[in-house]
This record gives sequence, structure tokens and C-alpha cells, in this order.
Amino acid sequence: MDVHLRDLRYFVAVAEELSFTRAAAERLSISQPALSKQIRQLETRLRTELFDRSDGTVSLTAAGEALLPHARKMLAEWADAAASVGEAAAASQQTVWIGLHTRAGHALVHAVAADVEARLPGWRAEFRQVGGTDPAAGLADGGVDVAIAWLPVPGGAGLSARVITTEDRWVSLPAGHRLAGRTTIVFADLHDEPFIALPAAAGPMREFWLALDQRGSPPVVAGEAATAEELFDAVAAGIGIALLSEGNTDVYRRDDVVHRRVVDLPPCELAALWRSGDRRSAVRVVVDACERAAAGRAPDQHE
Amino acid sequence: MDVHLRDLRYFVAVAEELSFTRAAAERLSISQPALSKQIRQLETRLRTELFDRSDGTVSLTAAGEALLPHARKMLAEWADAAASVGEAAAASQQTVWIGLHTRAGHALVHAVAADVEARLPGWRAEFRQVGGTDPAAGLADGGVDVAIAWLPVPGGAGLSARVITTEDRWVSLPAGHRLAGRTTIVFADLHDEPFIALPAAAGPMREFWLALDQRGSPPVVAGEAATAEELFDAVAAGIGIALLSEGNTDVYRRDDVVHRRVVDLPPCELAALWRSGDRRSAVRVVVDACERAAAGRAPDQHE
DNA sequence: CGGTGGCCTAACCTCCGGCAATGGACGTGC
DNA sequence: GCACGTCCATTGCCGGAGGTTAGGCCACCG
Repeated sequence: MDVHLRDLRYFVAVAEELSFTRAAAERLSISQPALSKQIRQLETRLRTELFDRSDGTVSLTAAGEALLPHARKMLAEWADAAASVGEAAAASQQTVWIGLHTRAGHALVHAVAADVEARLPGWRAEFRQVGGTDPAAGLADGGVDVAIAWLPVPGGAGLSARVITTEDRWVSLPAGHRLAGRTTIVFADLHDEPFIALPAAAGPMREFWLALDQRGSPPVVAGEAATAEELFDAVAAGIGIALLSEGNTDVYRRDDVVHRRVVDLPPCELAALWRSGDRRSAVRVVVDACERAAAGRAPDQHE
Repeated sequence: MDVHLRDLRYFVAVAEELSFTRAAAERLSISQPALSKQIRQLETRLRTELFDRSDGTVSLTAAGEALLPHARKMLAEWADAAASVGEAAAASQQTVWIGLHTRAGHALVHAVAADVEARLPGWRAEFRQVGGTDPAAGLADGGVDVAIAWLPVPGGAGLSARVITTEDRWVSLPAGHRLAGRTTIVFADLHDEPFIALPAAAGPMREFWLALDQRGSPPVVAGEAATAEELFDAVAAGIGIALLSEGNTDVYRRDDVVHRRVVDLPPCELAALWRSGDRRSAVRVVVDACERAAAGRAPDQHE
């Protein structure tokens, strides 16, 4: 009778991809049998077939066509609902949640928190680490009011961004790597190296940190890592190399890994993001605070 | 991240009742701990409290107030979606689903089926038995296009009805009951008898078959039964008595139970119901067919 | 004709959602 | 003041849902 919104998400994914395998792997990060089973179950619940899989290809039935707009609308409605709830909770608790897509230094966190407190007396800023695979860094489902993340952010529809700093991209190498002794490294040196990539679910972020734009041929992906720890463990083990931002070379310093500047890569941009429709003053204050903190200035006490 | 629509239904129930215990028992037919756990889980997912249970009473928090309209909208949207899908499926399969709230005789079923087939060449009428506790007899979630049910039907908002027959109400007694030998029975004779009632979830239907309108004091409810078999087993066992429609006295004839007319009760009405917004010709044809079949006339071949 | 791609089925594992019983906080009546 | 009733939370348990991997069937293609 009722339905799980997840099932509708699955349905929309298949309807848009017109392929179970691709929808499962590339958009939903589940196995294809799991997806097939869920769709079957949805069809059973509705007592009708939603897809025609007869002729080797997948297409929507009339019933599927009827469901699709409703499913999209319900998913959008839930995003709205979660955002509304988050805003109401923030207002009554006087708390702003900030999601960190990368591990920012404690300096930035503290500066932002202090600045918010100074400009919004009685309010607090809370920080939450969000996984790199979360498409909108926790903004979409309302759990986070402002996100600090590297551009590009996948699923960025409906999000606004302000770049708060730009940094050069460096490369992380195992300690004994042939390039570890070089003083200057250009991307051509790395072109054929095996890379540790972000999970496929990260979408454009994965492509950016593989420097796909700078390549003529597909990269060699030797492994995937969802967290920074996994990433540098893989680098240290010699499985592959990876790009990172200059600021993170300090944060993730370790003995078995060396970081070197790549001189000819376009820099990466750290941005503060918020929901475009979110016009609360608290959000604007936080974004401003992020910008000031990233600029290295302390919150200006009496400008 | 995603949410189960059931949880939103639970939330709306508690928000409207402002009581966990009542919402669980009277509206959702689940236990109170299950409801509490689900609401807690929803709150955890949204990372905020939806209800304030601190001062012995239950009230909505600001976040709860923010969620309520969205939740209602999503539930309505899903009802729409299910109806749309059902209509699309019916159109492409040329099938009309008819839900039976009570066990109608095969005569009625066959007459309707034949009539539909005669007037909508290529179409079929399929019948499904729906439980008495289903608020809208399967109409709400689109699984059924036309329902045949006794009035009043709970949750009847958005439904249209046409009365297709009226019948006197009789009473079902165990074989040796003191009233079994009486020729005429008035409701006053039954007033203090223990009754077998429909489950509380049946709402106004339960009240109607307890003849609540004809009483000055609350009825004695000796037990509940969800199916006809349970009901007459309970009557035969002497646990209590129950009202039924005249037509059903034939359908449910058995040795250990006797049926007697109650001469002074208002009759009951059997109706064909459909979704008010559903203007498909197939639905109209079926409703007409129900009316003709109930009137005892065969489908008019060449009127 | 064998390889490949794509969906389905089967077996299994984990965790969620339900129930029953119990506990604790608070208001109420004698 | 104390026993009691009411109502929500907690605990322990069980069945089913949702996920995984492994393997099968079928169409297409070189």
C-alpha cells in the first residue's frame, strides 16, 4: 500500500537510463539484481508492469509513463520537506549545520564558528563530516545548511556556490616513487601512472581529481578509495597515486607518502554552498564567515 | 536519506491525534511501541524532534509543524500516482478491477462481468475480495476501479457512490438462542446482547453493524472478527450475535447459526463506489452494470 | 560458434519493523 | 499521602525486507 521513496528513486533512475545495469552501477551504487528485485516488487505492489524488458531492451510501459512524473514530484517534495524541517529545527535551536566535504583544518572550523557566534549572538555553528560520495554534501536532504566542498559538486542543481579560496593541485606519491625526488612535476609525467580514484558515485568530482580534462586517453584507475585514510594507505602501498589540494598536503602529512606540486594543472576551488532557495540570514552569515576565514583573516572584531 | 511513506502516515496520525496510544490503536492498528519506535527513527533521520512529549502531553514542535503539510501532500500525491498507474494499466490491458467488500453471490458477479463484456467489447471485469478493514475498499490506492460495499464506507472522502440495492438487516444467532424461535424480533430485544463487532479499524462500518444509532447506551462488544468465517464461528460458539444483510443470510447459511429479520432497523444500502475524479467510461459502464445486476435484471441484450 | 552484454533466479546474510511485556513519569481520586 | 490509571519509553525477540555474490538464460555480434 505505502511505498518507500527509495523505490521511486530506483524507478526514476531506470526510467531515465533505460537500463537496469547502468542505473544500478552508475547512479544507485547497488547491484543489478537488487535493483531488479526492487522494481519487481514495486510492480507487484502496483499490480502492473512498469517496464517492458521483452525485446532485449528496456522501455517504459504506459503505466510506467503514468508513474514517472508523480515519482519525480514526490522525490522533489521530500527534498523540500527535509529542507523545511531542517530550517525550522535550525531556527528553534539557533544552530547552523555546516558540512565539510574535505577535512578542513581546525583553524578554518574554529574561525568560522567564532565568526558566526560573534555576528549571530546566541547561535552556534555545528560541523559534520560528510562522505565524498554524498552528491550534494548533505545539502539536498536538509541535514546541512552550508557545505564547504571542492568544486565541482555533483548533483549541483538548485545549489548556489561562492568560491572561498583556490589552491594548486599537488600529487601524492609513495615515499620511494621515481618522481619523489623531482623538484618540478608536470602533469605529463603522471599521465600514464595508475591512479587511486574516488568511487564512481562521486561523479564529476571523481573526474576532476583524475584530471580528466587534461587527458587525451582514459586514465589508469588502479583502485578506489572513499575516505582519505583509504586513499593514502593505497598510495603508501604503491597501488597508485592521487591528486590533492595544496592545503591538504599539510593535513595529511605522513612518513610513507610525499606530496609534490604539479605545476601545470589548473587550480582547484574550495566553495561554500547553500540551497539556492535558502535566503535565511544565518546562511548568509555563515557563507561570509567561510569566505573571511578562508582568506586567513580572523573575524573582524571592530572593523 | 529516503523515507518510507508509511512513516509519514504514522507521523500524520500522531500529529492529528496528538497521542501515540490512540493513533496506534485506533488509526494505524499497530502497537504503541512500534509507533514510538518509528517516529523516533523518523526524528533521527531528520536529526530533530518532531513532537514534544515532555509535559505529559504530546504537541508538535516547530519542525513537526513544518513537516506536516509536506507529509500530507506526499501521501495525497502517492494516492494520485497509484490511481494514475492503475488507470493506465487498466486502459492498456482493457481490464476493470472490481473490489467486493462483502461476499456477493456469484449471480451478481457473473451478471456484472457479462454486462461489461457486452457493452465494452474486448474488455474484462476482474473481481477481488477486499478486507473489511480496508478503508476505501481498495479504491484509494488504485488497485480497484469500482468497489461494491455496504454504506457507510470509511475514509469516503473523494469517493462517489450509487446505491444499487437496499436490504433489511437481520440478526445472526447461535442455533439454541432464546430468540431463535421468535417470529418477529425488534432491536430492543437485542439491545443488551453481546455483539461480535468488526475491528476498530473499520470505523463507521463497525458502528453501523452495531446499530450504534439505535442505542442509548454503548453496546456490549464480546469480540471482534475481521472475516465472515471468524464472525459466524464466534456466533456459533455463543460468544455473541451480529447483524447482517438479508441477502447474506443465504450466502452464509450454516447449521449451527440461524438468521432472523429485525423488523424495526433501518435497512442497509449496498453501493457501487468509484473515485470521484475518475471519469473513464469503463467505470461508468461498470457502475451501471452493478445497478442492473443488483436489480435482478439480466444485461439487456437489445433494449 | 564462442564471447559479450544484460536481465533473471537462487542462496545467504544483515538489519529493520513488528509484537509482547515491563518500566518510569505524571496526574488523580479517595 | 498513597494507590492507581494513563501514557510514552525501553527491552527482548522474531519474521521479513533489502542487500550481496554466484550462476543461468537469451539475444546480439564478430
